[in-house]
Amino acid sequence: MKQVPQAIAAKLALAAPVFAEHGFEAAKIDDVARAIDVPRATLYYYFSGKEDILAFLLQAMLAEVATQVQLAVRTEGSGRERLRAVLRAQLEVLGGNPDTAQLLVTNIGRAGRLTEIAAAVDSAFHAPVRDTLAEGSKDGSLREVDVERTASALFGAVLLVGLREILLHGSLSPDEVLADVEVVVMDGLATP
Amino acid sequence: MKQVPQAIAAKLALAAPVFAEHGFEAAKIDDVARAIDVPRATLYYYFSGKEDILAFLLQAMLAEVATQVQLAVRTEGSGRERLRAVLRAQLEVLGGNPDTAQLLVTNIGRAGRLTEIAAAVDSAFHAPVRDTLAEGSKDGSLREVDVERTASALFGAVLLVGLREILLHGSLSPDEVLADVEVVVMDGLATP
DNA sequence: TCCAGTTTGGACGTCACGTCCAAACTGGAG
DNA sequence: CTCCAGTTTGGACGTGACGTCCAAACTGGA
Repeated sequence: MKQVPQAIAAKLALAAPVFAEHGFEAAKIDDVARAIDVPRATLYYYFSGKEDILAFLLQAMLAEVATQVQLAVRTEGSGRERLRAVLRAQLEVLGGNPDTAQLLVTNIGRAGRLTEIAAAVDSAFHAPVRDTLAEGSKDGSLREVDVERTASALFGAVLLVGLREILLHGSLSPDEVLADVEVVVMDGLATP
Repeated sequence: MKQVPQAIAAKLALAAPVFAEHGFEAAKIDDVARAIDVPRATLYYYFSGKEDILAFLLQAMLAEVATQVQLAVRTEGSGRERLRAVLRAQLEVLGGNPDTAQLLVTNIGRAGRLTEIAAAVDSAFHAPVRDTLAEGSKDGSLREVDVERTASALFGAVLLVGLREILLHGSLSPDEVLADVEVVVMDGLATP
């Protein structure tokens, strides 16, 4: 697949609202072309179709997640503090692209082979989280847990709470949401 | 929409693997018809199309979730114990229909309007969880929390861990998974 | 026996898709 | 400046799945 020019890549972010409007399948590729002001033929020059565009958006968002999570992981502090920063990073990215986030979550099956997507999410989010969990367990700030499943649980918790906010309010306040998620996954729901 | 006969409803469960095989959009409605041995015309007599079939599968699974969760909520015990039972119920349903679960999660945007789906999930899972959280908070077995967001976080955690198991192993052992999820959401990751 | 509802195969028009092309444009190498 | 490879664009086109329609057969209860 050819390298997508910056000019087009930037405009593609505007495609998310179009898809979101009446659902991904309802949006004809012609609508997208018109909406972002790029001729249909040009889109087909770079993408093999609608799903390929979705895959591109997913890849872009995952890249952003990866970057932000990397930054969070490199923060000073205990494992627990850095884990918190990672969750916050994930919420920031979701909150920064609510339309795209909703589009991707609700159409994830069309953005590529599921196992490949899972692998990409793993390297962007799960892997750093696993590392952080392990480090937190070493420095005594976090419990020893099954890092694989725990990473998935954290991802799911943050993702669905974030999605709920987007659905309800169209936007997302990372700090507000994080506060509530933290109570659950850090302190635990059980009374001491 | 007409009432779908039991004979057809039962066979529709066999449609999930067909959809899953090469993705939902790759499966032609003809393939489904042949696979479950119901003529195409008959399918169109009951459903307006592929997406409508997906919506039916979703509704069926949500009904099962609702039932199992109801049972769990009516268990004897503290709020905390019943919350645990609710999470287990959710995992049981996922584990009992791995193909359908994966199909629905990855194509949720095509199973109907997102707000309506959200409402259905809310009444099947979130609402009982909210109630249980409130009761647990009263009986002292659970912390006081934002029940709305917490319910979403729990749903997300259980769903994504469950999905991960299905992707990795094709099946799901509720008790195993629950054990790890419980450490996170009940005890919390932070060391006391 | 009758009828309303169901079941089925087959034929059909429609529409978006993705392909293809030819012409215009771009920008860097020589 | 000239050339050329790569890019951009509009338009035309064939394809295929969709969903509709129909007419005939079947079902089961009134």
